[in-house]
Amino acid sequence: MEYSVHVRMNQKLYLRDPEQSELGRKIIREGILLIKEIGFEETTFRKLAERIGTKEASIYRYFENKHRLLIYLIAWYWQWLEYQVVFQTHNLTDPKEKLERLLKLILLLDIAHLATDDVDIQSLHTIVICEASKVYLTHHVTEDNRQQLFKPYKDLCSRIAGIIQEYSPNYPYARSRASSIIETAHYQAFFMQFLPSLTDFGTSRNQLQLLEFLRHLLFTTLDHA
Amino acid sequence: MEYSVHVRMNQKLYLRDPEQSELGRKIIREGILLIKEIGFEETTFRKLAERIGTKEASIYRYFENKHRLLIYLIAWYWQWLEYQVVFQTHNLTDPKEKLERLLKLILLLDIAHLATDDVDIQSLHTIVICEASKVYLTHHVTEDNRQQLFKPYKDLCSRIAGIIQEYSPNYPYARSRASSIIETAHYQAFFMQFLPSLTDFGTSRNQLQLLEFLRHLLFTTLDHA
DNA sequence: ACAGATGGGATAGTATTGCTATCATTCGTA
DNA sequence: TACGAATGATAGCAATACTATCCCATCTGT
Repeated sequence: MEYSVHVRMNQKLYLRDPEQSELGRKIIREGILLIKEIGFEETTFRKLAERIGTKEASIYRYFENKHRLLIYLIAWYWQWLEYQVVFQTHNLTDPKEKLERLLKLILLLDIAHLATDDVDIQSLHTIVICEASKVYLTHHVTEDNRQQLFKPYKDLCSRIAGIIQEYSPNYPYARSRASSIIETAHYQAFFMQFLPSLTDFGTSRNQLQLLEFLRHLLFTTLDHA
Repeated sequence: MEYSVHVRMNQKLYLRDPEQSELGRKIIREGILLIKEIGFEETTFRKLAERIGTKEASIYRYFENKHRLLIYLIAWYWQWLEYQVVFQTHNLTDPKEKLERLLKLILLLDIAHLATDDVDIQSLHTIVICEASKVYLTHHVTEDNRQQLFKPYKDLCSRIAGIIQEYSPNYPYARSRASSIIETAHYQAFFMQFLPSLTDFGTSRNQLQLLEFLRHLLFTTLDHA
């Protein structure tokens, strides 16, 4: 059965809602592909406009600047992921099972069946791994945070922290553990691909070793609170 | 007793060795302060030159571009840190003690007594927390890696992995554990300061809670290999 | 004391980026 | 058919990220 999720985004993330027009959707769709292909720093609205067959100025009508576009894409991903977590765990009673499911979701394993209208989730996941931290590693974090731009990430982490609490009520670092498990998953995936000597995983796409590492990491810490 | 460490840098990290001239040392010293104050993206060689009282073109004689300057600074930090790890653990026999010492070093705790000629270590540590990942999160990681630009980081991680192996010979993920502990320490420190709801630590500079978290994380995983 | 190398100041200039403004055109809906 | 919203087309500007050139001071070895 195929179904697609509509993610409703915070209005501060854009100037004009990109989901409401063909051009907007193209900006998202092609933006993801362009950033994936040439990287965020090399991406410019000029290049994106050419690729789409529109003008720079038109893109500026949707997003203040390319940093805001990145924030939008990453926020979209977190919202999508949180939805998946909720959906895929809500009928599970065993918190351990929930955490197992969660780890696979974070690594985007076994999701071939998940459809989303416009967005290429695999590509977006790649972007999240390579670019997501740039979203908050800026000198205006505090201001962006005040505007709630990171709310989707925080919501996801709270959700995960909740499951952690459920599994191990005495563990005192549920929130740090939640943010850590996501971040660890992502840069270990990055290292595995680009700086493999910083990991214990073959260069091959063996995500299962990474999964095993994360599983051990998560459960040993929670089982000995 | 005060002593200062001279860190010998890989020649590929610069065009002209900044340690060999007054201007070069100023670039490093003031570069650290400028990046700390206004952030890496807002930093330009123009601004740095004005601050130093020199010309943009003169700085370009030392570093190809500001990204290379950042790589240099971060690499310097990793080399300095590895030296400290070696120095502060070489006379310890208990691997557990070594790991304890290591955690404190990573968080830059209890190092008031450490002198370094030119470099403001506290400021550099701040930069490492806020900017270090930008060094490898680029589209030219692979090329930079080929040029050995990340060697200091890799060396440090190997060193740490060695201690981990010593402490827990059966743990199968020493290298991933080494890179993880550093990265986790840093972005948890970042979150603590800027996005505290992603952590379990008060906004206050309570590095000790973070230390406690990392300690638990590290030892429970290694004690149950 | 002199030739040559080296480091750095001064000035200029170029391509690209990031962003804004204006006006015309298209197109769906009232 | 007239409206308003969305987009296209074009222009322009300030800042950034370099590169090039030339000159001058200093230091070095003979």
